[in-house]
Amino acid sequence: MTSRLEALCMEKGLKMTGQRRVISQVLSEADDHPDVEEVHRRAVQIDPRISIATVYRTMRLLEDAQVIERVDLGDGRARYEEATADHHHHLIDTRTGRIIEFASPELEAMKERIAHELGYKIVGHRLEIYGVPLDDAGDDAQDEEERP
Amino acid sequence: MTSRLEALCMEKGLKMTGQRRVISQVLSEADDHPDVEEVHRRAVQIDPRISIATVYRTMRLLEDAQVIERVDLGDGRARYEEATADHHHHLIDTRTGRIIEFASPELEAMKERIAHELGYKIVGHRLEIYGVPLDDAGDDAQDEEERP
DNA sequence: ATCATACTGAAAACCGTTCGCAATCCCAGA
DNA sequence: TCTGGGATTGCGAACGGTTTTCAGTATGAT
Ligand SMILES: [Mn+2]
Ligand SMILES: [Mn+2]
Ligand SMILES: [Zn+2]
Ligand SMILES: [Zn+2]
Repeated sequence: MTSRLEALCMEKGLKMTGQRRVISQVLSEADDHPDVEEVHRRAVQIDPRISIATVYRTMRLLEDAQVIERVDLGDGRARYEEATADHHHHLIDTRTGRIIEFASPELEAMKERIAHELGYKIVGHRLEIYGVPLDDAGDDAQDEEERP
Repeated sequence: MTSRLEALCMEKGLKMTGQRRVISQVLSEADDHPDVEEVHRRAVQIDPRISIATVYRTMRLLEDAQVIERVDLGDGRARYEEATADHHHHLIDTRTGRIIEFASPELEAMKERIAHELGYKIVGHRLEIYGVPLDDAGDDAQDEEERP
């Protein structure tokens, strides 16, 4: 079964190897923001003969082909998600690591206006918010159990 | 002559060694966003017996003491600036690497509102804009000379 | 089916950063 | 001022994520 990303890759004229097919499948099925090791872990479950080096190479290939997008969430490694038509940003729950996606046309417009006022045209931008749930925002301990 | 940052360090009760004094001076005099190697380069000019490891250690110390702030501008390394009362963000000129600082209370408020609507209290955030000057925004070649 | 070419796996290199350790320094107290 | 001992330093090794090298393999145009 040819995955969404695999189809995209073929459209772009990329040579389709077995490992690229598997990685495309993994990324098509992912609904989170896996890092390279995680993609490798999932890929190996489908076909054990995929090396981490190939995953790194393929991620870059797909990124350059605009099929996936690199996401920098502040931990040391690169995370990825399928490239979508609609631009969004991430709110990271620092307690759980949960990632919430959001989009804000007003915010985008404001950012555009700011750059323009400074005499610049935007070619890229990055925005992440780190937060804790409002409910238990009072206790700001760094390591604590959930209440029983 | 005791630098601004050196005074701050003493207030915080940090042991003041020769190399910490030099690094504090370098950072006090900097009006840009140097990375660790750059700080080391400048420090060595004042006192050649400062190792890069000590610069790394001292940057972390000063960061933990809230005397300086780490800035992530997207290139692989950590950059630093003196901690100031007024929060700001950076617009990076992708042509020249020039960094323009800006602040926007409206933008901050909007970001706060977004997080709140998602049920979160912000504990940190990151925003950088990458752009090119409006003047020569038309030609988007990656490597080109200034016009003569 | 053939063949040039692009791709792969494994290991080494890379790059920014941190760590382990023995030597040295700083400074509170005498 | 002199000291003792914990903190700090320099050096090199280790680290973690990523890229590269290279010899062998697979791909897809012919
Ligand atoms: Mn996302
Ligand atoms: Mn700044
Ligand atoms: Zn945006
Ligand atoms: Zn802000």
